[in-house]
Amino acid sequence: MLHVAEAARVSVATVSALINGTATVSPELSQRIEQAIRDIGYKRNAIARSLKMGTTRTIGLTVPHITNPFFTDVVSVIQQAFDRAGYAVMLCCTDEDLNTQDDQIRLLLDRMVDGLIVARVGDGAILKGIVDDANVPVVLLDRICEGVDTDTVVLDNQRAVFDAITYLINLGHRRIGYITGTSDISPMHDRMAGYREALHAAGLPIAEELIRFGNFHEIDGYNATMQMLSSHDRPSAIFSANNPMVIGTMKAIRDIGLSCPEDISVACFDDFPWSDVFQPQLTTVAQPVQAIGEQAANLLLDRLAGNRDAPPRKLVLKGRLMIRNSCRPLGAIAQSVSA
Amino acid sequence: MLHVAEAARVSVATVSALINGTATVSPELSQRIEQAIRDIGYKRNAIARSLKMGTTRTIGLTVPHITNPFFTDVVSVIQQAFDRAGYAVMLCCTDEDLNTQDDQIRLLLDRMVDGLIVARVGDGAILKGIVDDANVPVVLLDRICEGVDTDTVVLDNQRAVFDAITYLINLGHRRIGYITGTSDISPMHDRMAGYREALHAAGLPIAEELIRFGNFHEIDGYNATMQMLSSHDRPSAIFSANNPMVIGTMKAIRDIGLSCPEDISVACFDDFPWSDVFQPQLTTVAQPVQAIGEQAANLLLDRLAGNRDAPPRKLVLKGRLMIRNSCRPLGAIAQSVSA
DNA sequence: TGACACGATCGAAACGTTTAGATTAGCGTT
DNA sequence: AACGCTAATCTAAACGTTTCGATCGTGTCA
Repeated sequence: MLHVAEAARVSVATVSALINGTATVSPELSQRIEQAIRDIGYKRNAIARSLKMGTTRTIGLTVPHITNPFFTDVVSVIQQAFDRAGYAVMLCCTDEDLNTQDDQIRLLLDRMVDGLIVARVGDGAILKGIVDDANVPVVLLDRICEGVDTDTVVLDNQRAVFDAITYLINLGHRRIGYITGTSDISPMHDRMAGYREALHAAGLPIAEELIRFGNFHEIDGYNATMQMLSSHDRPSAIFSANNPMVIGTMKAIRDIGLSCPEDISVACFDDFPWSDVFQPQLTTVAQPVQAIGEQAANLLLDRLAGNRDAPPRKLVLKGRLMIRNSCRPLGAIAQSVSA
Repeated sequence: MLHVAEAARVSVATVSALINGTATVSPELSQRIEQAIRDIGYKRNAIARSLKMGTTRTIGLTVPHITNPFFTDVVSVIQQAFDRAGYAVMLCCTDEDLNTQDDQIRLLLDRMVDGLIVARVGDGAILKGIVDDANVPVVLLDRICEGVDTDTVVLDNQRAVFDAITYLINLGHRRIGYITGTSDISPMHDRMAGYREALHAAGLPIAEELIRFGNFHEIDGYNATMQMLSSHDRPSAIFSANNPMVIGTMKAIRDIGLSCPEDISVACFDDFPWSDVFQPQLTTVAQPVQAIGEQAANLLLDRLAGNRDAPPRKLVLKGRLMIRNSCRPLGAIAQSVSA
């Protein structure tokens, strides 16, 4: 900018005024300055600007795994929303690891992001500490966090799983396996509650051996399914609480020589784009990813626009059961259907 | 930092020296300073640091679509690599649009990213201009760019598709439909060349009505497939040059009442995680996403480490044909196989 | 004891902006 | 002709770091 000012024989203040339109500058000077900008190929240094202005027009976004299609979609939506608003997005993947998340958030905060959208991981205590002394707005995504009182957008996980399990029960299933991630994050906790609630509502017993905990990955779903299917009294249906783990479930079913839905019914949380082109077409709980991403972005953009003091807002969205052909009717129901 | 210095009754220079370890500071002062840092909860302002140091330890990454599983995986790998190296990643999606890409890259450059990894879009001329006057290292990913002489990592697309089409030919297919994106980007151009080369090598005619251009999206694959399958002399196999479009192909096959592989064989570019758990299990050309991402990251990290003057490096990786069950043998071959 | 080297610490400039406040010129009023 | 007002422009400080060179004790050696 100094060079531009010199070349145009004006002060840097005038150049700044012209670029930002913060003051009127005469036509002659405007022209001289614009010419100089072109000649020199000047580009404003956003870092210096950020330092002075105290805003970076950049937000931080952390998700556990970008390869999980749910997060892929949400990231995509959020990225687009902030792009439209002229913000850049710094993306971090925490790999479901508490320390990594810690580091990542500090990294983002160091870089003076204007705001943060976090799909948190693990225990909320550390996050609480970070959020409290970061003086930037934070939006929690997908996972609520006890004690952290800030804008949040989540799904009604319990209800969604309740609906899915009830659907299976109505098909005649009585022994329904349930594969979940560690329940230290709210979705897993709430989904499990939905499972228990549905069984309870139908007057069915809860068989603890049919509940398996994994670590969100394909291999965990695989192992859990293998164990369940090897037992003497195997379930007739399996519900997987996330998407990567259901892949493991399908592979286990295949490897053990069974088939879906003939031998075992399968449903899972999170829809994906291929659900209805390949066989079996998985019955899933679809999250409104578009809405989730947009709402999260809107909440943060609203704070960034200056609405700092409004009380924390909690948005709870509804999932949708996508019924396809991976679950088959059992027993009497099956007969009446096929009759 | 000023406050810390005052609280510890030292100069800011000493605080800086301690934090960065750039000079020895006595035990007493160290202790006083550390105490002050804790008391105040001081965090170094990376923006001010960047301004002074001329480096942001942030890189920019642009991809056409993050929801395309190929890019999802590559982004994930790159993100991890830079995370390990202490860099942040700013992610932009260009949506296969030239102007968007233009804006995004300027946005990133404005923010003084230390380097750029670009899976470019459209015509290379504008990109060339941007890259030339950005004085940061740029790595081109997935798509080469005529006239832009910089580090690049791409697939041997022509060879990969040649192998896939040759495989179909060996199965007995003679009329093989080909659905591609616009050929202004190198992968589409090269993959098409592989298609033509394979037919030519087998002495087969090239039927131009079997080559359809789309715009990379599912709907394009759907429309192209519909057109081909409605013709009086429909192909016995279809190859789709990217992943989203093959979904369209599968949907079209379903909607028109045919089935794969019984009525029509399908193969495509880009593998995805579910390929081998659902039916039909798609035969695909798998890109070595891990290697692609790591190599791109390494090329850029090497430049960032100071190796600025080395001549541009071009890495060409090999694809791998993943043969599954979505393509069936035809005619005499089928009979000899079933015999 | 004086000169000197060395280690620890500090002062101040610099990075490239923005902006409050000062200055200047031009012009209409009285 | 002196005055005040407005519009245009400029000067200089500030944002929070890093770092060069200066300063100041302290201990060593001749």
